[in-house]
Amino acid sequence: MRLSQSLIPTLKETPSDAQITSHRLMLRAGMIRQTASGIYAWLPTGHRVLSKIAQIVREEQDAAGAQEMLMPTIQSADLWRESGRYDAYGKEMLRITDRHERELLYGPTNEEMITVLVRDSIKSYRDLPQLPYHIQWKFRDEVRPRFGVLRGREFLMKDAYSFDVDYAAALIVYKKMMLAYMRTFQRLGITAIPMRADTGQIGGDLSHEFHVLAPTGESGVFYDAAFETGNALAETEIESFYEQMTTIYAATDEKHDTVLWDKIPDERRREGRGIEVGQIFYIGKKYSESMNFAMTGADGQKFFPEMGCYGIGISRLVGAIIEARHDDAGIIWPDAVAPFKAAILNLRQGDAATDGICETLHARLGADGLYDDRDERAGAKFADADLMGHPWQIIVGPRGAAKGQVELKRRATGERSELSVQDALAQVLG
RNA sequence: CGGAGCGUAGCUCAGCUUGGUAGAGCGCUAGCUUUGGGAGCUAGAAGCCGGAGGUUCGAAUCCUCUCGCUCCGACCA
Repeated sequence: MRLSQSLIPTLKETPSDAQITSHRLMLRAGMIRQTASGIYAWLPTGHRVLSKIAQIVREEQDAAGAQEMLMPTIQSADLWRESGRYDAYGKEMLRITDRHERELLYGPTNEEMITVLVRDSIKSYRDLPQLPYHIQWKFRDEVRPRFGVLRGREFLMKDAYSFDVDYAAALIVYKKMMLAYMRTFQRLGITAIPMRADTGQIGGDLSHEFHVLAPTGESGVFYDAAFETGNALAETEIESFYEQMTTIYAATDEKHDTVLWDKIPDERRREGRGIEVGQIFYIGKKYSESMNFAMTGADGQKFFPEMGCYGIGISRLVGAIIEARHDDAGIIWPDAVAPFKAAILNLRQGDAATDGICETLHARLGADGLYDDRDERAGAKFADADLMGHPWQIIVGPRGAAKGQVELKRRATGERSELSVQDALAQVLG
């Protein structure tokens, strides 16, 4: 993509309504624009990141055996009256009336809808287990939206729902999902820690929240340093993985247990802030019972399926990753989610040698390259590239161009090296 | 929902106390010079001062109402 023809409006100054780092950087890097309180438009680079995160989440969900589908954003109030949550949910739910005075709502979550869809679609306990998911926009009319996409009213979420014949089977899915989540966050280039959590509105009695460590996080977190090493992930046998994840201490301040905490050796105790990027719940029969999802089991007895639900805040992750990975100059994207692998910086626009090399690079990098072909000075290009946080910068200046050389800069480390065009491409693409 | 603020040019903001008809820096347009970390000079364009009422000879400025946004708290993927 050519920067001169892109809708990537970078800002030199910080818009006054952005207080926290990720929000400021997302606005300055031209990723998003606010269109109403807690509601954002995703401009091309922001949208690319969002899509890349969604794709990684999708791949890991699929690998865990979940099936992707898509439910609507608008739901009928009647659906929620069945579960009794229409009145219980309160003002956070955005209620809408259509032209026929029918009551609708913009879905804040999908337990009711999926329960009805599965209930009306499967015929026998032999059709269980089911594990559908979708990636869809949600709306929760937060009293106080803030922190940019970290607490918006409209947000993109992956939500999966499990239906099983009994508790044992439901628990296996719960464990699988925990593993899938840890793999997902690892692929996204961040450290997330599973912490025992309350179940809140959703209901049920077993739940973990996944927190990304960042100084600006909304929750206080306490954890054992063992989580920092990432060793647990090497363990892929599900039972021992789950055993490790749930025995090594980690809790948000709400669930903090000082007795257990005191048993951890001093040097392994870690206290910090976390951003919640996902949560998994075992919810049992709350919805299957309230929505009359009963089936006949192998023993001829009626039973209600055991459910679980599993969410990942995809739009929130964009902000969370930035909170965890930035410096004074801007964003430092993990390779896996960067909007572009590399920026091509033409330091002398209009110079035959630099133009030629840049065009070659641009052609070879394809969609992974952002060619800064603007008629700007070097300093402006460096500053914008650092701000946007591309993992690599290929700097093409007149001096090097004369020798057929370019400079390759790694954003995360600041390392630079002079290379031939081919070697630079090999490093970026390799 | 309680408390506190803010809406003036694309962005950051000054002007408001003490009413006299709109400013700066950056950005934008054109030209020249410059060219490896956000250049210099010259010339320009650009604002119904969030909206509606009111007071006044006269309102960005004072008063009332309203809409929007932000921050602190309670709540929360």
